[in-house]
Amino acid sequence: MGRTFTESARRTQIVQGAIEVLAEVGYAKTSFAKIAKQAGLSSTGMISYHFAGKDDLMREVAAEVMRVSQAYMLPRIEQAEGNRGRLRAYIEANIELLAVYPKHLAALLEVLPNTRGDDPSWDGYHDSLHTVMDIQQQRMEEAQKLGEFREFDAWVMVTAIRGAIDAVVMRWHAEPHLDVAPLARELADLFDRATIREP
Amino acid sequence: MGRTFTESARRTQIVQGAIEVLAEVGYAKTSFAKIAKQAGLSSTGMISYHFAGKDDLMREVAAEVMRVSQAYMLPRIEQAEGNRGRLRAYIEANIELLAVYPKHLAALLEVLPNTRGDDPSWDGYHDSLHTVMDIQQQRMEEAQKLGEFREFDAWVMVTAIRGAIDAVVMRWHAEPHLDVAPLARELADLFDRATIREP
Amino acid sequence: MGRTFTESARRTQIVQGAIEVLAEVGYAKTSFAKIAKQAGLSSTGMISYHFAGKDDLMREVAAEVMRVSQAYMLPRIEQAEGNRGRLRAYIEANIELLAVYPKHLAALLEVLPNTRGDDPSWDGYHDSLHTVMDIQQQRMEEAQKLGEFREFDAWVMVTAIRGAIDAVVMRWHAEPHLDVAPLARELADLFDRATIREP
Amino acid sequence: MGRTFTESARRTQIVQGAIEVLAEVGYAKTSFAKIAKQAGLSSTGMISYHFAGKDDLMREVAAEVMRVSQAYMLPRIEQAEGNRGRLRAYIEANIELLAVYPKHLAALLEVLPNTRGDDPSWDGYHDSLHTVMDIQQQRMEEAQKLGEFREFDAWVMVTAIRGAIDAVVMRWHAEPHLDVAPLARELADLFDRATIREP
DNA sequence: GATGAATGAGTTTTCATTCAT
DNA sequence: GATGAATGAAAACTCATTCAT
Repeated sequence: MGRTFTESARRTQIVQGAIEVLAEVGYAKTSFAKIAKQAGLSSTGMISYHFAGKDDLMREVAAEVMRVSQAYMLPRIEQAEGNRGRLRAYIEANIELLAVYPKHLAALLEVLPNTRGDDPSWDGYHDSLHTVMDIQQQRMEEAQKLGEFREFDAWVMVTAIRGAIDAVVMRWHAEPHLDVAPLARELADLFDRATIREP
Repeated sequence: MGRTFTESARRTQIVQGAIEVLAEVGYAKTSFAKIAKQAGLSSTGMISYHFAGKDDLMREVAAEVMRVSQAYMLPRIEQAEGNRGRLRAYIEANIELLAVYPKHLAALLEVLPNTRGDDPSWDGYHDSLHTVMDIQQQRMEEAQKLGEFREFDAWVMVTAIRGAIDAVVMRWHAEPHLDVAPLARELADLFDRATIREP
Repeated sequence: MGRTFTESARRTQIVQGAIEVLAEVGYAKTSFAKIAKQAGLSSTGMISYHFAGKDDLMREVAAEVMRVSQAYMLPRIEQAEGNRGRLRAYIEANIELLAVYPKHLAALLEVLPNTRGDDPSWDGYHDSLHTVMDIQQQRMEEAQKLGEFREFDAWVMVTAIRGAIDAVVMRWHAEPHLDVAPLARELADLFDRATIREP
Repeated sequence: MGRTFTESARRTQIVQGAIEVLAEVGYAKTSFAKIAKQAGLSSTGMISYHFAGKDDLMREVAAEVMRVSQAYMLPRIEQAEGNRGRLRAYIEANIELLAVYPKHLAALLEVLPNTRGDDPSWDGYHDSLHTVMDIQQQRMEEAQKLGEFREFDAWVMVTAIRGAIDAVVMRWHAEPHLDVAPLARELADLFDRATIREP
């Protein structure tokens, strides 16, 4: 069945509070109490009422960030031309996201590393992330066969791109005065040079 | 019975236990209870007896990992020739470290992001990390002036290298069957292509 | 089952328990565990739930005792005539309070000396006590100028009266069979003789 | 058997440390750890080695303070003439003690109220205090019969004197700039007026 | 559906005391 | 005798979750 409007509004409110707390104090110090305070709720019981548990809330946070990210990134990627262009668009859009939703990526970077594989309820997420990276790897390998990219280990490349983006995200949080657009361009240039087929 | 450890031996034992727990369950779920169990201690009080607090222990963990890392990496870097060679040595040594101390880097990657700037006792560490990255950035900029490296934003490059290494570390932990040496070579190749001066 | 108390009723219940424990075992041996047991609560966590911390509870205890004391004493003091009469009323009312609330003053005498000046949250209380004694001192000095009291150091007199009352309170606790009314009258007589203007 | 010199020196050192800590932080926050630090010892175990327990140490503290107090007070009291003179000497000597041993009385005032009657090992002390006060009360009653003192309840008078002295001690600790000698004289005057036989 | 008081297991930390060396 | 590492109980407090209303 669908959720009532007020219920879904409450859930959204809580998820937003969670994102802000995660970005501010980190996963380890994020508690229902702090989230409730941030979201203006009078008790932590409300969070338990609306979510099946802490994991459920964290999954919702991850889903929200991914939803927002994809809404921003997908059109920009699809608009680009060629594998080379799409790689550049992917990197640039990811970094530019920082300026639009400063806390979302930071929150995601707190949540994901702290959800270990033992909890099967996260399998879907980790799978989908795996899948995302696997797909990127596959596309890269196809682009290599087509001669659009040079020879390299696609697993390493995909991992490096992901890590480089995340590092820029985290470091930008400590130095938010930096202008995002040039960082995005530089990072895209970097991996363009690393992937481009030899002349 | 019970062997009587010297003060420093006991501290080492606890730090090792902490590294293993951190690598296994992540910072958020790391507790004195789990560390005590891992280290074979009968009570959490003992950890408090040997360390001034959780932060003190975490700082010792960071120090230990850095000590071990530098002991491994520095000779390999200094043995290399030229800025290009040193960059490759830095990356390769960092990744190879995985095979030698599989849990050390993972533990460090759990500890560092969860120590926010508000605690002044960590300033030294964050400063030293900052300093390390600042120095790398400066060296890169010098190498650019000497014409050994091409033009690029050194801040972005240093950040990307660090993030890429960390991402490989974390992902290798989920797929430990992968052979480390080729990953190291590939990652070094990647950033070599991204930094090398244009022909 | 278990009756659901309202927030303030629960707080009152805990404060009463704290007063009884303080009077019985003294500040140093007063713990949340003992208070919870005395108040019929199942866990110490409940106390933490209703009070921000041990200090908060102790402050509430002090406030409760002062509230009760003033409700008893003020009308009796104001009803008295002249400075001489008011001093007598102050001393007698203070001692008589023992019979009405046997544990309240004892609890206060445990709490106050164990709250050192370093904690700023207590400043209000210590200030107000200071203020009370300063005001008493000022009134005495005015009464001296008016010729109602003889010459003496008002600081010493106020301190002595306070200390004498407290000593009677504590000693009465060890010998509760003593009749309070005569003690009150005697103590008032004592300080009446010590303050009365020379004939 | 007798104690060796070094052993008794150690005990003295610990007792002195305990007196200082008690005067500084109060009974509730006094711990073996703080005493060991204050006394320059490397472990709390040493204190347990030299004393049968916390109570034993506290009893030793009380004994030390009483020893010192009597050594100061007794000659001054015996040197005085008549019951009236002895009362004055008792009060003045007690207050003057503040200037000579500023922390001793404060430490005693921390220890005594926190040793409840339940522990039989303190009976001797409480008895001796009782005895002291009982004796004072008896002497006063005798002086009343002799016509040297007026009519009053000696129990109340003895209690009031004790409490007044203690209050001056505590309040002087918060305002140590006050000159002790005038305080002593004023307090003695006060109780002289309260006890003197009517003209 | 919604609330917030209650719960009890969990956290880190401090305590006085013991015991092998 | 003397030491200091080890102990384990107890401390205050936080946590996610439950449940009566």
